[in-house]
Amino acid sequence: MFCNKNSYSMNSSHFSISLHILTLLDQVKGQLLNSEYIAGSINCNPVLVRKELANLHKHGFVQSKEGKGGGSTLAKNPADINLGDVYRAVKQKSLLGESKNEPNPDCPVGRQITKHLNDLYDEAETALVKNLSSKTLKDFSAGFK
Amino acid sequence: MFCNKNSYSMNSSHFSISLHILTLLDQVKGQLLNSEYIAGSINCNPVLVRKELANLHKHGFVQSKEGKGGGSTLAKNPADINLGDVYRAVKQKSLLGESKNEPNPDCPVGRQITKHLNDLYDEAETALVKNLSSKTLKDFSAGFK
DNA sequence: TTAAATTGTAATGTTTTTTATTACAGTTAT
DNA sequence: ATAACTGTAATAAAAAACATTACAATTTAA
Repeated sequence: MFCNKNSYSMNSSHFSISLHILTLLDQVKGQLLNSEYIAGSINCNPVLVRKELANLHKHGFVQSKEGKGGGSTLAKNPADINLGDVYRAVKQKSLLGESKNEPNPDCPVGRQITKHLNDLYDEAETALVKNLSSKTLKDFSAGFK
Repeated sequence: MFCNKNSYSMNSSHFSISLHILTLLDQVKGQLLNSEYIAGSINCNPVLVRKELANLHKHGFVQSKEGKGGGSTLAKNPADINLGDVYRAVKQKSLLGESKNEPNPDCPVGRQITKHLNDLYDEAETALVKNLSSKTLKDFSAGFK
């Protein structure tokens, strides 16, 4: 009998937080918001917001201004930010799980399953992203009264 | 300034493990497999396998036999098990995250975002499940040589 | 009819991941 | 100059995932 260890890990709150941030920035129409204010709305730590903003900045969604009176604002028109792109910018792990530890290579199923699962997940995720891509930040934000 | 706390939690390895189990059971064509053997292929603890099997049993995918020489086997034809149904049987949390802690109710965005995110996730997840539903366990398992 | 092998499940412990906190250098406004 | 920010690293705490141990109940079969 074979034995070792396996795990398939998952996404977390990055997408929710990023979309929350983008929505806030859209709602204030160009006004700079600082990380403490944003954290107050999300209800999380400001450092987490700044990390999330750093990623959004890296992907061209936001601009930030340092120093007193600084903060962040959208870097593009909200009609040009689609949620599929946000998802891709933000995702760090495979949606349904990525095997970090190895299934048993001495078992025919264990030996091949990682590849088969990845193929399956990639296709499923493509369907999900396609759905998200049909919506823009403008659409999403317009739902808030 | 407002303040509390928020988190959006995620899925884990249930789907991968369940599909691994179902694939093994299909490959051995009705032979009973015990949890230790399955755990050896997945490379995880047998108790985790038994818990996963309990859930698969609850949803009618497998049958188990207790006692010496016991184990599990598929309860349906693999052509009648579709991966969307497995996904639904196995999922415990919202795909993209479910807010457990509360965004700030004093902020217009914080107050409404949970509902809006949930609506968005539901639609996106429906697209994902639809994709998975186009494949059966028989299809998936046939990819293994 | 007893011993062995198994499921089912609970309780507990360990590890990993996520999130919060602290700290501080660098930037900008006043 | 001082205060209010960003950016980022290091550390700590909390939460989640997973493993381990334990054992009652079940079944087989010697």
